[in-house]
Amino acid sequence: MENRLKELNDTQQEAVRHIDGPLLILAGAGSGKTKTITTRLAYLLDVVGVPSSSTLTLTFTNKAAKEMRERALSMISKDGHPPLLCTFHKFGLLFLKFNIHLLNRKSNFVVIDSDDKKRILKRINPDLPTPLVASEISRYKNSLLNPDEALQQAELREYQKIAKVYAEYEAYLVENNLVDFDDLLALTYRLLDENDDLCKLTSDRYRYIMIDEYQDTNELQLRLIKKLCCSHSNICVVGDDDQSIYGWRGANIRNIVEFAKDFNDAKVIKLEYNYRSKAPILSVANALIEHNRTRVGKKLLCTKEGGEAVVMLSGADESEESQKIAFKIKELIDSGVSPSECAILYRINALSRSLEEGLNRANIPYRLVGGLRFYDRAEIKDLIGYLRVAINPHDNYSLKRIINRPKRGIGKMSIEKLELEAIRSAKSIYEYIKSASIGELELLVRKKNSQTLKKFIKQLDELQDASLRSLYSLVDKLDDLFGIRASFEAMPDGADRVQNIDEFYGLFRDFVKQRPEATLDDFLNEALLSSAQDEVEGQSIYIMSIHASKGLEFDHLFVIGLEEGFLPLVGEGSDLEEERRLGYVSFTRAKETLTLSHVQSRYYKGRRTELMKSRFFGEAGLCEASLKVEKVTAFKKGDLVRHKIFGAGRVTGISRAGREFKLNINFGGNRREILASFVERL
DNA sequence: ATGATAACAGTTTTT
DNA sequence: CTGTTATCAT
Repeated sequence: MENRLKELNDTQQEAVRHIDGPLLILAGAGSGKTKTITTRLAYLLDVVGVPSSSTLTLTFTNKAAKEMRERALSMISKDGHPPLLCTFHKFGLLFLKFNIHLLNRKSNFVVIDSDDKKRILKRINPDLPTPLVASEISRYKNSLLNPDEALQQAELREYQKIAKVYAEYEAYLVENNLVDFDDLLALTYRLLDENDDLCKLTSDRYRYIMIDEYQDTNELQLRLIKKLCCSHSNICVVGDDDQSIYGWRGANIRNIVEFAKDFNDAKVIKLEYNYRSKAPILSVANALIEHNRTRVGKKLLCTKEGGEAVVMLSGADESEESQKIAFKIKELIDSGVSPSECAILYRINALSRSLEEGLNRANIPYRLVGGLRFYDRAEIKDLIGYLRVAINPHDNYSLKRIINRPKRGIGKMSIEKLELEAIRSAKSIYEYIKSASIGELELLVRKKNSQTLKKFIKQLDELQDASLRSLYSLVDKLDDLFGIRASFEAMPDGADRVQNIDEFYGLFRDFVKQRPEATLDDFLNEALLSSAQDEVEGQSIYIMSIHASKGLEFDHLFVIGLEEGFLPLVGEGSDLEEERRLGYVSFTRAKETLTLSHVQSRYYKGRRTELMKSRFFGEAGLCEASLKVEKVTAFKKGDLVRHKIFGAGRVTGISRAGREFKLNINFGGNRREILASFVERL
């Protein structure tokens, strides 16, 4: 352990040795953050002698939790109970399993995902836009507003409607013993807030708390953390204000910037030595982020002198851009660079298409990171639905999902009727079908369907039996009984789905083998809360969004689409400082070389749009800070342009506004001054 | 009950 | 230009 400490620099060691009282570790990109906090955890356990059961370390992703666990455990000598190191949501889940009875709810609740949530919301009110309703409800829960409070707060009629849907949604969840992702934290907070004894007990239990990626926490998480350390103040948080890129989903950069205000006598340690990138990359990243005002303020200090200058690549359009990049990557690979050390990043996923075409043309294998996650795929959710029903046949929600999958001819109408009838007789749907006679069923659904339903229930019973006997062969039984795999095999484009199903079966068997003591419920909860990010090494380069790249590093990095409107991305709710942080996060992924590209025009949403080079080039010191004449050429007097709100108009004048351009536009007699980035040329 | 066409929207994403 | 969902015939 002492040897491990010596591997750290002075500030990192200082962070490890700070034991009691609030500590903020501001860890710049590539500054050895994970190494520092995993060493700190190991130090707490091994040197200070804190019992592992007294520590709690929270992360945002399973991947981070896994990595930290492995690294911390490799450092400590003694074996015993491993420390609790998990995601916020997993912690919430565990906590609720033990304590939700205090809210008069049963501990066998089912966690629903955001798709389930939307389906429920649409059923409650199909006329409102479900994505908006879903995100508003999420906002309410994360601001700890109950439906009544949300209603009071709502001024617009539309929002009053949403608050009412919220109330019905909550009632539905309680009625069906469901819990959504936000509840895992919100209900945990509520329990701690309403039960002082429980709060004290919990805080006493976890005397040393660490939080990873603190810049991504939201209001609710902050309040939860405060509850968790109500009986002590041994709270160590790690993060980087300059890498806060989740503001749009509620993360509040204020939490990290004002940490010292929230926790008295907080110590702040800045890790500023960067061990990742060559000097030119750091100076570009530093120069860019200095333009932000809301930040604690720190600089990345160089430990790797030398290195090639950051390259700016220009192209006429997206196909030239991808062609040029493909060419450069080919050169790198030919010179012996491993493809997996190359990555291309973009601000929005829509830009991946042209890139993929270019890479395919150049025969460069690539791996697209992100996209639809494994457990979000329809076929996998079907399987999960079956397993849930095997655990609890009264789970109406899951039963409804699988009752017609694969297709058995049970349609929406039949399901609705069955549910209604079940409610009328105070039974679950399963119970109702089981107890009803064929004659009764035939009154509701067609003759053929009543037979189908009876058979279906019988099969479910068999499945449940099998689940009680042996978990290992459960998936075989599942497939034998319901022919799920075969149903996808019969579909013309079902090959991928069959592959996914096989993978799921494999994962399930592995899980049972590795954890023979675990229950089916354990498996399902783990599946739902995991993102199944397969870490692959190999002969492919990586392409992904900037968000998806956080925490990763590559020898040779390309960032495309550095144009006004794409990076920075403008639109309602956009925040230039967050865009700048996105630039910063993307640049700091690079170890050896960094190439930034922009194009003069790009196809997007079926339109070709003229684009100006991103202001970030100037801010990063990569070209003249003042805008040159060539940049104006995107617009000239007399151009026809379109604005999102005002529609089509004609440019009558051009003027400067700081680093931006202002256009005088005549929208059919209505003259306005508008920033050039808010219009597009027709 | 299910398949075909029309209308529509269209950052970033984890749990 | 895409992919997704609502609606309409069959």
